[in-house]
Amino acid sequence: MTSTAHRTQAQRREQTRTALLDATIDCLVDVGYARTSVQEICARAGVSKGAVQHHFTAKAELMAAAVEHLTTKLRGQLAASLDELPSGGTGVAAAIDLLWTGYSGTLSTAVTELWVAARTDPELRAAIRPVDRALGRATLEQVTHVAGELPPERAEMLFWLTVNLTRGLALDAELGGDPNRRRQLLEEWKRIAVLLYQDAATAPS
Amino acid sequence: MTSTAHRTQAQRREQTRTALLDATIDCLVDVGYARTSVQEICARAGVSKGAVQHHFTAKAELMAAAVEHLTTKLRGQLAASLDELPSGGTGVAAAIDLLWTGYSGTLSTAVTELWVAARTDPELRAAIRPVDRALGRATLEQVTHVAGELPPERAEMLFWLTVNLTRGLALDAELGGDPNRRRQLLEEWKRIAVLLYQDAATAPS
DNA sequence: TGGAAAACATGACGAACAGCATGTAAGTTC
DNA sequence: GAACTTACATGCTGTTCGTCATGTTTTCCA
Repeated sequence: MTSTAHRTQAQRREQTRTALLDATIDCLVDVGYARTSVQEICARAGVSKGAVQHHFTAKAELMAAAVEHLTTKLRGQLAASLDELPSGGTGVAAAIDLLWTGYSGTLSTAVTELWVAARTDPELRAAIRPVDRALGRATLEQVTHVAGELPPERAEMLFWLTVNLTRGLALDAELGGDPNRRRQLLEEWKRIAVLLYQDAATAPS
Repeated sequence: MTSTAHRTQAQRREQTRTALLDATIDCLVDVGYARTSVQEICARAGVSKGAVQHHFTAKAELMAAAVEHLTTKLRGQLAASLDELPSGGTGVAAAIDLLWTGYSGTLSTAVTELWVAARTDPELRAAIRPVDRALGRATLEQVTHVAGELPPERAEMLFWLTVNLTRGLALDAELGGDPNRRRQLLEEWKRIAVLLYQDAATAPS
């Protein structure tokens, strides 16, 4: 825990700000977007409503900031493990595993809450889109160099297919679908991906 | 429009009930779960709050009923077109198209709203799970006979992979992702599925 | 060291919500 | 056709929400 004595203004500001954003994410994960109130966030962050008022003019702005905070975290989490992937078929399988763990974790759960909420909230939507696109492209960037000799467009296809499949599986997990089936599906998809990878690498179109 | 004169009690009941459930779905699609209030539903259904009180003891019960109403509709929508699918490779591609249109429509949008909300709402969750599982199995049932000579377990894999991929893509569509990319991904997946289908049909493991 | 400014706390206000209690109209039963 | 039941409407209540106006503490700077 960071000490509370003799903090500079910038430190104080940053500290409560991240506390608020982290608390917001916690709320999204624990109680969902619909029940995420400013009061609840404040309670979890250990600050008053006046604080959030001082940092963010409206609740929507808090959410928008939370989106960026969230994707930044997710990005860091993915980047750490994606960097050191082996190349080739086993690398593809490992990358899929990483994408799955990344998109099925608590961070992605919070993102999903915000996504669904953003569908009917133009303001939130405007905040999410650029950040999410940036995350996708950055991740793709790191993933592509795993599939070395694969044609870039096919590697990109594989990536986006995996991301979307993973998100669908994450949704299934949220509702309490059978974990065994998800595991099987993921294993099957890895087999397919490796197969495709080899096909495309040995006999490109 | 059904006449309002001389309705039997059962007719009245059924009529306002479906009006309420349809209005609930409309609300979910238009404003999202978070902003779906009983008042809004009543306004759209053209009834009073007392009516919903009479039919459903609590808001959660309304939502639960809406889930069933929703999946029943979705089921009917899918069943109508799945019944007359050709068998073989072209049938697989057609089936994937159908699953996509089914899971990317407004009905599925409403389902997603409820799904995500249900994650943090045990009551709603308990209502959704059985209905959703039934929908999945019924759809699988209808799909399997498309892939005639394919081993059942592999057909099931293909089905669930498609469903989860489709749901991920639907989520992407909700946020306003690139429609072109979605089309490409779906086409690619169809190619892959047909390829796998042929592989498994000609040289089963 | 004192005052300015930033960071944060407290309390209050109007709006919207879900649930309920009560009233009214339409259909049923005999 | 009159008692009865079901279906629905209206208005109220307590609560919770987001926002704001105002007070208090902490840091900064000269």
